Order: sequence, then C-alpha cells, then structure tokens
Amino acid sequence: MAQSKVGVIAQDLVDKIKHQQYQAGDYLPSEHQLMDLYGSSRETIRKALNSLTDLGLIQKIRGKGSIVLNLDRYTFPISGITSFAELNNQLGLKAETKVLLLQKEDKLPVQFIKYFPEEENSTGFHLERLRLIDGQADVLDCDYLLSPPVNSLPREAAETSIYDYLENKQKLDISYAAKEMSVCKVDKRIQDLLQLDNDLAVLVASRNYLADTTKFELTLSYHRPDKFKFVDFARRKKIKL
Amino acid sequence: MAQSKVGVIAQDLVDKIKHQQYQAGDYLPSEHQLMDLYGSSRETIRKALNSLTDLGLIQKIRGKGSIVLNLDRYTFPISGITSFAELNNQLGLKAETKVLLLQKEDKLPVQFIKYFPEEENSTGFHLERLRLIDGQADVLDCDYLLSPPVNSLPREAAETSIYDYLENKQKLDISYAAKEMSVCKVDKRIQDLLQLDNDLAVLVASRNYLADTTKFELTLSYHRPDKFKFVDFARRKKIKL
DNA sequence: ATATTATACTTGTCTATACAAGTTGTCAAT
DNA sequence: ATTGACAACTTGTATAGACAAGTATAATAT
Repeated sequence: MAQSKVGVIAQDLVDKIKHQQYQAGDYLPSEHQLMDLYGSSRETIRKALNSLTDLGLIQKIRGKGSIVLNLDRYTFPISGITSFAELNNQLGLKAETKVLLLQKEDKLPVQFIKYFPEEENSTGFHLERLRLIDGQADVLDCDYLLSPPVNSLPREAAETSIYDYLENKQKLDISYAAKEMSVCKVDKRIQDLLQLDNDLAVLVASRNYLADTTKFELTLSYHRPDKFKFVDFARRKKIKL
Repeated sequence: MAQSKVGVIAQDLVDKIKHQQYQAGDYLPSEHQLMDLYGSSRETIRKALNSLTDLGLIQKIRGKGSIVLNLDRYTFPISGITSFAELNNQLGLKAETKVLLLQKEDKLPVQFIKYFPEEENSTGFHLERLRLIDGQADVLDCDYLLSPPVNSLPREAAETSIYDYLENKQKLDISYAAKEMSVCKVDKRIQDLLQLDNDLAVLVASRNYLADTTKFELTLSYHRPDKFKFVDFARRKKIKL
C-alpha cells in the first residue's frame, strides 16, 4: 500500500502503537534510534513521525521525544475520506447495506440540486443505500457518481464497496473531499426509512475529488440523530486564513 | 507569529491566495521558481506547500505543478482548534458574548461528569457563555478550565477571548484537541437560553491539550440545530489505523 | 501524417550535513 | 546543600545534492 520508505515506516509505527508495542504515555525511540532501526536518514524518520502527529497518535516535545497519545478511547477519529465499508472493517461492526436504487441519470436528481446546484446538468449514476447496524437503519446514503469520470457502476460494487471498486478496478485516484455537516428537516419517505420520531436528521453533504482535481462524487448522508457521532482530532493552526 | 522560514513562506502563499494574487485553477510558481522568490532550499519550499495541501488550499500534481483549489465557497473549513473570538474576526460577524457564570470549583460540576468522568475530582474554573449573533442566542459554551495548569481567569478575558489570554498572557502553548459531535436532549434551562422549539441541540464535546500533553480545558458547546454548520476538508488517508 | 524519441520541464523521495535550541544529569565550585 | 557550568542527549530548522518518475513539447524517423 504505502510503497515509499516514509510510508512503510509510518505504517509500521502505527501498527506498533495499535498493538501496544508502544503504549500511551511512552516515548518512542529517539529519531537517531529510529534511523538505525529502519536504516534511513533523519528527515525520512521525521516525515513519518509528522504523519503520526497529524493523525493525533503522538505528540513531539523538543528536547524530550515523541510521546504516544492516549486514544484507547473507543472513539477514534475516523474523519478523512473513509468509506462505510472501510469503517465497518476497522470498527468490526456487523453492518448491512441495502441498495435501494441504482440507475443512470441524464441530469442531477432534484434532491441533490439544493446542495450541489453547480452540477445540475451533469450525467451520472444515482445510488441510494440504506445502512443497517444491528438490524436498525442508521444511515441513508444518497450518492451521485459523475459519469465522466466514473464509467460504470455494477450493482455488486454498490452492495460491497464502491471505493474499493473505483480505486482498484477503475484505477481512480481518490484524493480529497469538502464536507458540510448540518441538521435538516427530511421528508416523509426518509423519515420512514430511518424510522424517525420527528423530521430531523443529521445531514453530511460532501463533494469528493480525484487527485487531478476532477470532481467525481456528490454525497448526501442522512443520519439518525441519536446514532450520529462524529469524532475529530484537531491541531491548533499556526497559519491565519 | 510564524517565525520559521517555512512558516513565513506558507503564510505569504496563503495571503496571496486569499487576495487572489494566485487564483483558483491557476498553478503556483514551480518549486524552483519559489526557491528563487524566497531565497530558500527546495525542501523548505516543499514543507510550506505541504501545509497548504493539508489546509485544502492547493493540490499538487506530479509533473505539472500545484493548483490553487477553489474555496470561494462562502463556506471554508474552520475546524482545527479555533476560538469563537478568532472565528468571529475571520468571518467578520458581529457577535456578542454574554458571560453567564464564572467561578472556581473544587470538583467538576455535574453537567460535565457524564462526558468527562476522568476529571471528576479536578479543580478548575467553571465558565458559561452565551454567544449571540445578530441578537439571537446561537451557542451556549460551557467551559471547565482545569486549575492546574490555568492559574487565573479574569472576567475580562472571559468576555473577550480566553485563548488570547491563555496564550499571550499566561504563555500556555495550546496544541491539540479531541472533539466529539453529536445530537442530544437538553434540559429546560438550555432550551430557554437558546429559545429552542424542542429539546434537541447539537453538542460538541472537546478535550483540549497543551503542547506538553497536559489537559487544560473541557468544553461542552450546545448549538441551535438550525444554525449549526460544520465544514471540513479531508484528505484520503494512506495509512490504515 | 503518424509515431517515436529526445529534452526540458514538473513534483516525489531520500540522503548527509550542519547548526539551533530545549531537557536532563553530572560534576565542580561555592 | 545550593548553585553553576558543562556534556550528552533530545527535537527543530535549513541546506545542497542526487536520482526517480510523471508531463508536455519539439524534433526526428518512419
């Protein structure tokens, strides 16, 4: 997966932290020791450590070392662009996906237009999936996969993992996303699907992009408010926007 | 603010993007050109560019260059640990802060215990502030500033910006936070303060830490659901957690 | 005209080196 | 016993160089 030396080292450190070979509160070996351990230069080690810092796994302290942070908290940041299938694997949940709809469209379905008006006339695949955890419908995922660049979308991919399909079969290089989280009123249909008491749901709207900056996916995710939880790790910005 | 060469370059590039000296869709000058422009080495330039990449301001494409992404979208990610006062400045809102409560406590007030049980017996400053925008109460911020390391907390700081006070007066090095977002039921008092129709509010719970990994603040922010919006920029992770 | 090759650009990765600066323990002077 | 200077560690920052790999253009061969 990670072919670069930096990537291999970072992944190895992450694995060792995950398996508590390095425990929360401990200091990692010093950068010089890691140089010997991995047979690489200091800058390479430091780049690996920086990615752990960004993930919130360690804290570097000048003059002392790199402390492993405490995130045995059952809640760990899963932000980033992570697909439901991946999340499912990582957390070891037994979730189920029901494909409600999958069809090609000439232009953007009405329900998306309010949130993505700039794609009104784009062709694409309209996909609706209901996510069940322990038999309960927790999330309704509405996707619109823009048809260039997405050529095809077999039903099987929709039932398992479209990200796996797009990345490994279609060789698309998924890169970044701009998300918006809010609370909104939903219509009767969604209310029924999620078995809501009232008409409020948490909505996550997202524009997803490839590495060449092509937009390839629009997503509207409706979450049951009582099941929704978003966990985030944030570092204090040193740059003023 | 940013004293390192990398920091200065990054901030300068950000400013130039913000003032549309480099516009969305344009390529930045190449790394070699930037080396000449700033009189620095390539690695230094690349570190600056990487921080812009993390912020979602540019996308680097091998063989071509660094494209400025469009974020003219009125919504731009403000995540990270940003204080209300800072957010207020950046967005140019005319907001008001009402301090409802500010007092020292021997142990964690009951309302916090459910979310931060590990700090049950910690001494600290209990602070409640109501945030009004255009005259309407949108957010109720409940803070608990742990008393070591926070020595004092004058009322004036609470009315303007505690982060400014803590960083510049108390010289605390605020570094990172672990946040949790969810929807919860609130009691009658909060319902009245925020003038809610029902008893649902968006809750953001956060543990905030200093650079030396000391926890210094617990926060419970109750948001009016119809005013709450959280914007996020995320890159696809290459590391499996 | 078409395809191939060469080239000059771009970013990606890694190395080796140097010095600055924060932390900790030791040893000596007082 | 306290203080102070020093040495040996730590991370932070910046540099110069090398080579790999992707992109685009122009020249060349077919």
